[in-house]
Amino acid sequence: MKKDGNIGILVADDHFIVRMGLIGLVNTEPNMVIVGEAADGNQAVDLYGKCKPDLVLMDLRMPIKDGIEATIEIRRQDPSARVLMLTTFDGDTDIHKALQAGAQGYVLKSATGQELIPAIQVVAAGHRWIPKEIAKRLASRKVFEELTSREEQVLQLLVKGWANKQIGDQLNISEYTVKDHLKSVFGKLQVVDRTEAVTAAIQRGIIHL
Amino acid sequence: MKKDGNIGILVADDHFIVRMGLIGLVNTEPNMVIVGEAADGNQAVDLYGKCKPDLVLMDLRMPIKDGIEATIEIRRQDPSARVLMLTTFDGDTDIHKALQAGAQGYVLKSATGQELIPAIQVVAAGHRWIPKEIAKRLASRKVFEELTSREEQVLQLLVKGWANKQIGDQLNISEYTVKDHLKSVFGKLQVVDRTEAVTAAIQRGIIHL
DNA sequence: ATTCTCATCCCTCTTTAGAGGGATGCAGGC
DNA sequence: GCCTGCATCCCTCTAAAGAGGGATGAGAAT
Repeated sequence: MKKDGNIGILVADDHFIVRMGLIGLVNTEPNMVIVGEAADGNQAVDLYGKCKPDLVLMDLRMPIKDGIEATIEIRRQDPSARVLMLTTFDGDTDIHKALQAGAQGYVLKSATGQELIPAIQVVAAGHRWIPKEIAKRLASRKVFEELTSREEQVLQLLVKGWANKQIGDQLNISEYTVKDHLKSVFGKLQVVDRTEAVTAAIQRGIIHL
Repeated sequence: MKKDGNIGILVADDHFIVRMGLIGLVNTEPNMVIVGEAADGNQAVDLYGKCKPDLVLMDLRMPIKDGIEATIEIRRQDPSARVLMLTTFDGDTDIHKALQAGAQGYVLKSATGQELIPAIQVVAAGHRWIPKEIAKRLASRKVFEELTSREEQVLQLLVKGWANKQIGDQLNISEYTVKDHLKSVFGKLQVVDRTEAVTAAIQRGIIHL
């Protein structure tokens, strides 16, 4: 919190309209002030150093550098940095990664002002803020096991419609190994075949199109 | 245009923050005024009748009733209604459908104020507004042939990971027919197999997850 | 030291997918 | 009337996919 008692906020979102909305909302609050505006993750990291905000309102999906990476970099520079992640909610993987990256809060873009203002205040005060609906998903998340990096690589090529043989050639592993990875992917995503795996991976935010 | 010369605008978007942003933007313009706010397609149709706006700023994807359907209904009630469609741009199918539904303009949510204000003025004046980047896609769109309704139905079940036999049972057609439809789907989407078809269909906005 | 996970490779077997034919009926356009 | 597009069904054949085994080495955890 700044000396004047105001909460200085850095807004990072690639959509001009969303930045406008956030700025408009924040300006209705007497003790909050926008200290910077970033349109991508790189700008967010740069501006964080310059503006020294009390809180970053960070969009998860941004061009060049996404909210996760930007959060990791900002918190490497300033471990006390407070980040409130903002997203349209696409999958549970994103939420998990955001919190691991060091975000203290998570708010959906569908949130109203009545939900957003308290979230900002709570996170700026140094506490956590996770909406009940998201906390529930996070709790039930353990049933969806995490994919290994190799499995994710295979999945990434799978959504391109590549055959197991091609995927194997690309990763320098045999077709058998690709099949093995897919077997465990199907199990972890609880799907029956590659087609459903693509849908599931996109829905859960494991794969970004 | 209203007697006072102002452009009365109805904003329809399910995200509170986006509505805030649009309202904030419109309020910076002296001759524009917000006459209504809708959070879904049904509200948009209702409010259109009540507010009689000069222009509707309509989000394409909304719960309950999407922007396409809402546009069709509004223009059935008032064929002179002017709709400027707003979207995050997911695929070319959406653009095409929006224009067919009767929208006079199409703007991306990534647009800045400098792009949005002229778009509003031009559409409110009764002209069309299609950004160059979108016009280009529209022009090159002819290479992607449209799917028949049957092909879309098959695709819809395909993304669920269903086998051809299951899809056939569901639609009361034989597995052979399903394969036939898929053959033409692959050809139209220019993909080689069902896995890539799922990705392509989602990317082009043919399928909504 | 032993257990565990990950990544790797291999084999067999059954089912499915996809390509490439041919064929019918029906609706709409010219 | 004829042609074209759509939807339907059928057959064959080859190449994948996926299930279900077994096996090894590396590295981390206990």
